[in-house]
Amino acid sequence: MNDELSTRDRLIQAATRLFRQRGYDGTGLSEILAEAGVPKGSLYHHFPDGKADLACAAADWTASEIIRVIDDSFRAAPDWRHGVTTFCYKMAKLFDILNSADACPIFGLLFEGPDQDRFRAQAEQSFDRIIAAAARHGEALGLSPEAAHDAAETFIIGFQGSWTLARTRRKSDVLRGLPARLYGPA
Amino acid sequence: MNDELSTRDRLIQAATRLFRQRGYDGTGLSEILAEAGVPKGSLYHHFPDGKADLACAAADWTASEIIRVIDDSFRAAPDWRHGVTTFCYKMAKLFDILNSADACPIFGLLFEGPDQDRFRAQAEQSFDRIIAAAARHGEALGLSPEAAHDAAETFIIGFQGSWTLARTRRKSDVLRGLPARLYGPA
DNA sequence: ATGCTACTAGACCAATCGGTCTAATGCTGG
DNA sequence: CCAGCATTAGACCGATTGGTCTAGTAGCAT
Repeated sequence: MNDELSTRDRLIQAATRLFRQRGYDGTGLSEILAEAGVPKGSLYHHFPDGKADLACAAADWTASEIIRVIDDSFRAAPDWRHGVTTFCYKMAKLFDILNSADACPIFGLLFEGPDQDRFRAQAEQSFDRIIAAAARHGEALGLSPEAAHDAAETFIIGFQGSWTLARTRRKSDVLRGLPARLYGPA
Repeated sequence: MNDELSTRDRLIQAATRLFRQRGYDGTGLSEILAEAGVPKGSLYHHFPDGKADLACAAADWTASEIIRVIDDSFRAAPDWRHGVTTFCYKMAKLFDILNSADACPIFGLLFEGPDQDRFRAQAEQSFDRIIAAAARHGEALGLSPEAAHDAAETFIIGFQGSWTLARTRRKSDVLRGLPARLYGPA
């Protein structure tokens, strides 16, 4: 499917997709290998610590993707609410493309796994990178640094909860309704 | 530890605790059995479909516990915000008792697992039961049915996101700060 | 006591798990 | 052409997985 990607990238993307669908422990190494079309030896060459290494790489890659969507959403936004709303709509579209059953791309793959603290630290870092990216746009739109950080944190919290509810109900509306929930009717 | 509990209840509670810590796929049947002090035969007697049955029972039990906390929190509350705030403080305390690493008691154990749709349906039902319980208190405090349902949904969404952030940071403050985040400074 | 049901007990199973290891195969600079 | 490194390839490993099955025990009704 993605012949031009490097072996390493094919592994990361296959792992990301499968972890999101079935979780860390629910995904077998053999599934990842099959989906990526890569033999076992290559995995341990690129990721010496095996599955755990791969999961951290996948989490990092995912965070970067999310930040890209955030930046896209705020590029032409006249104010905070517009940026946030665009982001919600983009993510709702993604939600519908994935079959509405996957975990939140942001945090779905970040927990679980035997090496608790490594994953927790990875999650914290990814979380903070995402919040910082959103806060930066808040500042650019005139908010004070503290207000921007707070707004970003509140929004990401709401987004995380909304994705969960959207998933149980299989309805992306919950995501699109988040701005109204947080900031009142448009 | 809990000698007076029935075999069935000991299984449910051991499973709840372990699923919350390590997730569904991350928890082995043998761990649950050891923690509950129950042989394998008993499990399949009480839960013919095995692990999946047990997980659904655990989810159901957890939802009931959460509703109990909600009812407690609103018992003496003069208004919505007070009830919600009490709930957040109670849950923050629980968060500190668990070693701040567990998944949200409400939704941590509801996803993942091979039988996707069964678990999803179970999650949806639990989610709605919890929201309905909160909404009932909103109505009792004078909100219209629609307003109460909406307030409850918004709050649970925020709570779910807050627990996730609290977990990555290992700081229960995030939970206690939720009312201010949603409704402004006290 | 007897027969019946509810439950406990754990040996046993095939399948799969994550991980290691050796051999072969490019690919590169000399 | 060859030496040497990076990478691929997959056979193989012990451990553990969820699940089945048979045997035994406890408690109750008759």
